[in-house]
Amino acid sequence: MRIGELAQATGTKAETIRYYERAGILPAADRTDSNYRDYSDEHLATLTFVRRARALGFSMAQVRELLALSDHDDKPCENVDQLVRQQLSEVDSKIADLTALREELGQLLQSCEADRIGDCRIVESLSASRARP
Amino acid sequence: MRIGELAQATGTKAETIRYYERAGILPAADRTDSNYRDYSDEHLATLTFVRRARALGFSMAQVRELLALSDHDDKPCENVDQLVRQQLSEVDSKIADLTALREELGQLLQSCEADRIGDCRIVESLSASRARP
DNA sequence: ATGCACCTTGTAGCAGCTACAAGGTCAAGC
DNA sequence: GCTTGACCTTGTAGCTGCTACAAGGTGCAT
Ligand SMILES: [Zn+2]
Ligand SMILES: [Zn+2]
Ligand SMILES: [Zn+2]
Ligand SMILES: [Zn+2]
Repeated sequence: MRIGELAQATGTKAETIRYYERAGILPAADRTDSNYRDYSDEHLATLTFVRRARALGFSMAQVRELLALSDHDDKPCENVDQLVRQQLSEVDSKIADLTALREELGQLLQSCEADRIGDCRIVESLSASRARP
Repeated sequence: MRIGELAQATGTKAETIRYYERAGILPAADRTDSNYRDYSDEHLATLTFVRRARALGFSMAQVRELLALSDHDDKPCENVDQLVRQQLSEVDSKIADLTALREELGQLLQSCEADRIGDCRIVESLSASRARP
């Protein structure tokens, strides 16, 4: 299949696919006589894997690791599980950060009882550190 | 004060401060005879504002808006509040996304009962779409 | 023959820094 | 007086994960 079909099949832009090749995430495809990339079903499977892993928040580096691991059917899957656990804990900590942020933003919003910027507690709170009366 | 002191005082790297100047976030400082940047207390206040806003997740563009707004004491603070509300809702939607991710990763983790990668459901689930028996 | 959709490469851009390199300045210590 | 070292200056390039061109080649229908 050509790059456009693969793109369609995986919901990826052709430019992104070429980028993955450059980045060493997706192996280079064969070429037709007219130098078009010619992808196999295996490429399709790999790209699907990549997209799914990316959608789950794995970094390119992690995806590379996952791909390398998934090539070794006979090895223990401990390392795979480990990567997933790691990603899970990163997501957890991002959620925690954002939740704290959310809290602060909420308090900011509530703090405004003024009508003009000169009296606005929001602006005040942004300028100074959070010490408030 | 020189850039190093300002950096220290605000927990910002000197290189970042220069970047903010280039990016039009922080006004250019005066220069000493030897061409060193010489910052005022107002710069300190502005940079504090900027860092706080950035820490709250506002983009550079939003910070620029906030700075512009905070310059106009007499204008209504509605626009400030609006920016905060917008940021709050962006944070909310990121939290929602990450929570969904977290859920999927958790299920992935639970799905593994194998010892070797060839049988690992995690690898399987990453490859195919989520249709599972 | 002409149009059009597709493909190719290469390059540059986005955010928000960070990390050099190559050099100038200033105070302290000997 | 001179060196050492901490600071400062500019400029440029790198990071992540794409995305968007531009300039040209190919394949097929009309
Ligand atoms: Zn208000
Ligand atoms: Zn207000
Ligand atoms: Zn396992
Ligand atoms: Zn497993």
